[in-house]
Amino acid sequence: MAANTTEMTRKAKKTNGGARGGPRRRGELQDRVVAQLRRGLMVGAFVPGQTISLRKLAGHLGTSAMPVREAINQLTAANVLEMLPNRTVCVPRMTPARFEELSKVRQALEGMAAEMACRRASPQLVKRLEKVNAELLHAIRARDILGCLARNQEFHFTLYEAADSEVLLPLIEPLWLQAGPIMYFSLISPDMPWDASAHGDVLKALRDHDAAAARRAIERDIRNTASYLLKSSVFRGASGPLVALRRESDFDFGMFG
Amino acid sequence: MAANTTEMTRKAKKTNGGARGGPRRRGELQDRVVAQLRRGLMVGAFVPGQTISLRKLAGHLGTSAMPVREAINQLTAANVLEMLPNRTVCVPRMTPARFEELSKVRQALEGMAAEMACRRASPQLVKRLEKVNAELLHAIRARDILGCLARNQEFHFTLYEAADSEVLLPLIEPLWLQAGPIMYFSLISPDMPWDASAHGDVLKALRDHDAAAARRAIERDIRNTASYLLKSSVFRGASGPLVALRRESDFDFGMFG
DNA sequence: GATCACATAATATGATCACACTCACCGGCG
DNA sequence: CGCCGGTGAGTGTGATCATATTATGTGATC
Repeated sequence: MAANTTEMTRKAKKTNGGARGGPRRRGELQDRVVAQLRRGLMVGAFVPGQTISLRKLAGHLGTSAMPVREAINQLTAANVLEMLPNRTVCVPRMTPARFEELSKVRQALEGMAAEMACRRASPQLVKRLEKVNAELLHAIRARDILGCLARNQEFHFTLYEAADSEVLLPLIEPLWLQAGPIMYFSLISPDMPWDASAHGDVLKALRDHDAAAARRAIERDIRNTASYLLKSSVFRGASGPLVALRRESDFDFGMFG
Repeated sequence: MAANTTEMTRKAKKTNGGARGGPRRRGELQDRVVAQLRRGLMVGAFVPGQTISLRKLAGHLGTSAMPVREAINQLTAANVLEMLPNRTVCVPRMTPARFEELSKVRQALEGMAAEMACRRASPQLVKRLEKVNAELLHAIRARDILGCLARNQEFHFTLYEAADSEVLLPLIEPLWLQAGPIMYFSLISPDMPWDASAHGDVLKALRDHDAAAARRAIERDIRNTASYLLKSSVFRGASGPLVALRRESDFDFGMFG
């Protein structure tokens, strides 16, 4: 699927501009690059500490350097990517201390979002969440790592979107992206005791319209997985062996080298 | 080293590049533009709802459109500026509901930062905070609006920086920038009952090494000013009359038109 | 054989250009 | 008089070019 457009860009004159694939909508490329980067971070295509080159990435993505620049700028401003003093960007290394802070902030923010969502909760929302949670449990039983990640994310964010807050959601999303790579690498460990019981508590709180309980359940969910990750070996080993475990072929993200 | 100086000037009009003001450090212009925009937002040079044009701003700032683009992109990614569906950016309008959410989030995050800072607090920190607070009180007595804003910001951020968190600070800063314009316009009201008593409680908690009390004090400080602002007339009137009250000449920010 | 200087390659940054789209103003037609 | 279509300026986006800076590799020197 990765279109190899290197041939076409050779001598496309300078008058062309961007008519390569027909007319574009405004900001399409930039948003597409951001989406690909986000997905790549969530899915473990990037290794913590890895530096990201503008031109190389642009070449892999088949675009000019311009959209990549703006996408990387956005992610850097959101603290998803880090800018070294050399002005080169890299995906941040996660230390235990930082991860613990991240979890505490997530508990506060996502707990607040859960509380607000519970107040606005509709039966349809509960039904959707039950469906997603069932899929999550199925993915856990099937040992489907990516399915777990995707369903878990879907569960949390459909809940948070129900809070309908223009302040909270934009704050929560980057936090997930910061934790994304670590989450992926952690799930590789064969004895991942994913604990989805907190999700059940969330659903119960929503049905009872008990906002405080919803907050506590979300906080417990975050705290559980965080404490497991801190006890696991994710932070002990260097990122070396983890690289080998990437399954690039599953997603068209071999490009991020 | 002196390789191809033979074809130095291709066409006199595009060879200039950026040598206008002599050599620059890397990323200097971009950071400078970001700093100017931040300061402008804090200081009331922008009116909520005002749209921002890339080329105009670049022209006023004396630079190319490039650094302005990246600066605006950063601020947009941090939710400090808003991007309309037309892909034009504007400084967000603040509604009471949004401001209330903002204050609740600020209470949670800044309370957490105060708690962490209290645990790491040193006598030097307390001393510096006392000095800043004294200056703040002086500015209040002198009815120095900008002095109040600057000192208050300095008080809070020297405290939060003491928390030494790479997670919290980047989250807190944009929240202040979001509230920045409203804060400025609110202080214009002649009967601003600025309540710095919470700052005293913060200092006392720091001296007592009582982290929980520090958190409560900061939360109270935010809650107080928020409830006052919500009761004031800032949100009632349209932004029309507020524009006239800008004192552009005080800062070299008449450029932001 | 190790270290340092220098040349080469690669990088991010800034400037400029070309294009598609948006919006406001205006003249015509209903 | 009111709606409608054109037309122009203005906008953000993407591509390309130029430049300074940084990283890297290779050579000579000690």
